[in-house]
Amino acid sequence: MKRSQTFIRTTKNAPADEVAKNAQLLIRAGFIHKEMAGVYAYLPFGLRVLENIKQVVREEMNTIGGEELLMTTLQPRDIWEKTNRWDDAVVDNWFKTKLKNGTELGVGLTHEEPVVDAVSPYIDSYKDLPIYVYQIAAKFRNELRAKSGILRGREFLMKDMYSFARTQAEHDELYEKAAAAYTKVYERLGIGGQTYRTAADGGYFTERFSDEYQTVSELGEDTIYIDEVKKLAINKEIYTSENLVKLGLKKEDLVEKKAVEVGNIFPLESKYSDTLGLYYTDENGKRQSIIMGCYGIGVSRVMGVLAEHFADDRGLVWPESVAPFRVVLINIGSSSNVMKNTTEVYEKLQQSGVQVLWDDRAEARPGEKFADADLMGIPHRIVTSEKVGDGKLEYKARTQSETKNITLSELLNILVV
RNA sequence: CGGGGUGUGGCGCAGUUGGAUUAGCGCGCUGCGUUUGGGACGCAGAGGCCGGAGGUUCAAGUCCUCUCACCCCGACCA
Repeated sequence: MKRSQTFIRTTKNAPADEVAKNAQLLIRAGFIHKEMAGVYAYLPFGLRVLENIKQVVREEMNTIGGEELLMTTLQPRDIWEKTNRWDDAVVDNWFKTKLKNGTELGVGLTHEEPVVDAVSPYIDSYKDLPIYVYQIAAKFRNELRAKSGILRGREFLMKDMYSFARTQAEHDELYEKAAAAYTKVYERLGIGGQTYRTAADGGYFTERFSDEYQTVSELGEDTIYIDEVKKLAINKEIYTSENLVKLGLKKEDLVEKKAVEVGNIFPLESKYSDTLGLYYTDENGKRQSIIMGCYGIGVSRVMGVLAEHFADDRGLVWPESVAPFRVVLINIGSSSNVMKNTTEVYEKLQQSGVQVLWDDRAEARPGEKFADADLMGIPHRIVTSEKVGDGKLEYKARTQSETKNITLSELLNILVV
């Protein structure tokens, strides 16, 4: 698209009430707008990043057989009372509201109960299982304190998947398949190297561990102990010698790091399915419990983590997989030669399916265009000008400082693999 | 929820200690002109009633009371 077509603008100053780097950069670049504490709107370019992250997650969930659906934000009280999660004394970060007639409703903070409710009519027989269902939707949690920009909001975007298996063995298989998919997601998002599968508390109803995906970061709220060789970690919360033995980890191999939880998966056993009356009939006509698993990725949080991690003193440095545009095209000067050359590149890139932002602003000087391109973190930069000359393009990667002159076909070779 | 801090044009700030000309500055914005390879320059403009309410006073952005919001630390949580 052309820069002149968007309403957004970048700023040199970040708002004073934002301390977190992710929020400062994303606001300066015009990607997000703070509506209130812990609640952010996604502006056009920020939304592109968010959608790209969603797409990566979606593709990996689909690959393992996940079926996407969309649950509701408004929640009926009864199903949550059945599992004893309605009472504020049990779950204290509900947002709740009321119908005109006084009926209490919950505002979705997680979706185990409603998912069970939704799939119940379709699961009767062993032939109906196993399944994975997932959604990518907003979650609402009444946190005492929102912080760290989009890393901890009261409204945030989450991918949550739920698996339904016939046996514990089948569940374990689904669980590990999802774990492998998670590893792929973080690799594709560019944070595979610093994201660790981390053993954590499985919850009060299971003896098993849950697994968190923790990305090493100074902003982290968790402390984890990492075994770099095994690419595994253990959360400080359960860091006991007994657990180390269970996990096959040795104290002397571990390094302590702060980390941000970018995802988690955990076994639900048959707590929700049993409680909500969801069973299946096996080959022998006998009623059996369904073993569930639950798999979350904080999509908007991941965006914040990426913004924190991929940044330098000039701004954001998005990985290719999530960048709002792959190429920013900057024309310097507007002589007919330059405009002709630029238009050709722009059209060719679009025809090739490359997402390109043409900074076509006539009033913006070169330095301003460069600064904006850097701030927005677009991976590839192309400059056209009289100086570069006809038929040539100046290329620079966001991660590098040197430029080189290339031809349009050489550019396409770089971008279209 | 405990502790600390902050609210002044779209953004960043000064002014509040010791109340008093028409509330300033930078960025951004509008117009004209000159510029055009790393956030240009000149001239001329527009835009705030100082988070909100109440009070003290001849006089309040500055003092008092209440209130709302935001940030940081902690506890809690994806």
